Amino acid sequence: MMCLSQTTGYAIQALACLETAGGQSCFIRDVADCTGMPKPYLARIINRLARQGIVSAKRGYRGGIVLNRAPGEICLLEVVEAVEGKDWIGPCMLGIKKCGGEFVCPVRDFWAGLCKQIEDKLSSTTLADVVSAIGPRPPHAARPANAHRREGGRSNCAPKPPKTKRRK
Amino acid sequence: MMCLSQTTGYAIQALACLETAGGQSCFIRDVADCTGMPKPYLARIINRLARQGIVSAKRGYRGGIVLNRAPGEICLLEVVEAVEGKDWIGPCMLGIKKCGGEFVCPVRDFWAGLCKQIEDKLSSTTLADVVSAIGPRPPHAARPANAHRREGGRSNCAPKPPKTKRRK
DNA sequence: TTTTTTGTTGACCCAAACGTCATGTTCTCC
DNA sequence: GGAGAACATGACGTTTGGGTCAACAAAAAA
Repeated sequence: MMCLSQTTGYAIQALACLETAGGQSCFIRDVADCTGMPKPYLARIINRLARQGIVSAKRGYRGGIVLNRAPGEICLLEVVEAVEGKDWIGPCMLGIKKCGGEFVCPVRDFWAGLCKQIEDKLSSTTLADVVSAIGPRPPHAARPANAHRREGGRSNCAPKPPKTKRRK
Repeated sequence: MMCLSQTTGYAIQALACLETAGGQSCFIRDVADCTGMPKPYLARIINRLARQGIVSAKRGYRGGIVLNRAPGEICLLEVVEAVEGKDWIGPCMLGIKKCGGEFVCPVRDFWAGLCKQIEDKLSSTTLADVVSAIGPRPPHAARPANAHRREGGRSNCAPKPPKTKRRK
């Protein structure tokens, strides 16, 4: 299949889910529930994004994942490269390894043009665009920064409140 | 890697190799030698092309592979589809499976435009273009149709003469 | 008819992508 | 400090693309 891997798709969806939380920290568990991806696998993907500095992960009680920058400052190109590696776009569209050496395929220039377009597009598209492309979503209100427990109007991806035994 | 599979690359190179034989039948062995691909694997790929009616294979002594049509009549799109299947181009560039349903990625229209371009290009590019793109090649003369044994100026991919003990 | 030469096909092997599980590590709260 | 809560990670399982091998089937020569 000529497209990016499902893993990249997971990464982008997860980041979009983080964004709908409005800058608040989310749990991997909740992102997985919200998007339907397998949680253990998602954890590994998030981990890759954390190593590349796209998100920050905090362990422990009330830990979670946060976007490191504003959604409008994170372009899809860096997400793709974080997940797929630097050379994620094939040098020859037709899958010919020696293309450019002893063999030159007839669509080489055509492909080079497309690659340019694709990279430009991914550079100019940010996470903010991802969320706005989704369009009107199920009711979701960004939480104020200090709200650690809230009852309604949460993001799909917002963390469930920790099970604190409140003493009365 | 965002490109077609290596198997498709093999198929195209093999067909190009067949074309340089000038409509003559070639052995899988010779195509493999000429292009450097693994022979048993090439045999399977050729077999797929034969089932799709792109080439004809003949078994037995002085058998071999022939293009079913003129190289200018075989477009790359049908080769790609023969090898990769009908849905070789991903519906979502970003690898998001549910894109188009509950989720819509921000490059969906962009990708649709690219797909159109790619399909048009592959429809209008033929095997003849593949060979002419390779450019000036090592000395190669097409053999007349009745020449079953020849000594020099053969195609890289032309069959070696069968080991007949010629009686003098 | 037998032999030789070719393509065909089922079985198997390997590595990478995708996915799961259990355990370890580092947090915060009590 | 102890107990949970959360992410991190090594080990493992599954699927698929790429590749190999050997037995087989067909076709022509001898």
